[in-house]
Amino acid sequence: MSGIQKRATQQLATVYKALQGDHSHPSAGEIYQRVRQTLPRLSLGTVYRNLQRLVEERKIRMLLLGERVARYDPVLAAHDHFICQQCGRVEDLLLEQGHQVNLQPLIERGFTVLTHSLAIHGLCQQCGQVQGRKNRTKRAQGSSMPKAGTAELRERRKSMGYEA
Amino acid sequence: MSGIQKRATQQLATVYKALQGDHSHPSAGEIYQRVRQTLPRLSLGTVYRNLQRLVEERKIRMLLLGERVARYDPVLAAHDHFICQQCGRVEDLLLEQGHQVNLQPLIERGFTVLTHSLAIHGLCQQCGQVQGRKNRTKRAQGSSMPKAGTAELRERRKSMGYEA
DNA sequence: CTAAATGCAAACGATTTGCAGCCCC
DNA sequence: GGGGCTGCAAATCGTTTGCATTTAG
Repeated sequence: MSGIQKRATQQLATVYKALQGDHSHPSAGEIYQRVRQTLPRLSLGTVYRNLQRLVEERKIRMLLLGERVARYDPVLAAHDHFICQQCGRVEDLLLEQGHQVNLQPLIERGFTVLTHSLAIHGLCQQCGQVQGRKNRTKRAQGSSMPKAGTAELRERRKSMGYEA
Repeated sequence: MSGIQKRATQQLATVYKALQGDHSHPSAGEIYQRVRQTLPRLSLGTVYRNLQRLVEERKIRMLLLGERVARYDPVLAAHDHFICQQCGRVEDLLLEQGHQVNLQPLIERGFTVLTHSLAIHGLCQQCGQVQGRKNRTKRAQGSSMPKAGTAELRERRKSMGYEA
């Protein structure tokens, strides 16, 4: 009748602790490198298994912010994220004043809303400045017009918007 | 001086056409299966390369909605998405009435905002009904308490919230 | 003691890339 | 006819999994 026994291992506790107070939204690999300094024999697979377990137990959250990698966040309170496309940094956003997502109409249409995530992509303060300097001297890259071709090819180019 | 020549190939046009008017948000693999019926010799790599190119040319959009796979969307106008955790279906949302994301404070703080995506996860109308029926008869899975242990282990269990 | 959790390495799925040949311009 | 694009296959990357062994309870 009773469910399976959950055990508190050294590895689990260390992974959990590594995330506490960390606002850098590390990936599994980054957490692995960090925890390895305390437990050199720890394996990456175990890090993944423990992260998964902590997520299931609602002790941490997994973030998928339009990147390939999953990031992990010890902050359980609702908040959004800004992802810098240049340096990859992820910053917490507390946009409570602006983005009240009105989910009522959705719910009334019969949807069950469990979670929602808002990811804002762009350039952070530092990267934005650098990028701005570059753009000031950047040139547009023109591409020459083709010589035409068979009716079929012309048609294809037209359908792609490459020809009028 | 002029940039590299862009060519309109049969493969590119077919991939593009396959997405037109499609609101199912297919993945690269799904597009591959579809286009294969017209061009049996087409390779998956080419599908990826052409999708990438179409995204760069702003002819389609790539969606990363908190899943592992990228989805592709021919709709360029701003809109959000609902992802059903049960059946995986992705539906377009036009929440214009509710979710004015106020990006002004961010911009004033020096961030450069390029894009933002709002993904709402839950159960669609159909899956929500089925799930609801199941939940009505579901039981909570209790897990028995352990027998205690050394001071160190007790401490570890306490830090994980498994013990008082 | 016994079953859950680990370490290790192999397997996985989505995506990318190197290269020889093909075909658009 | 030259270079961009293709098909093919091998490589990459993050993540998962199978299995023998260790360890928590």
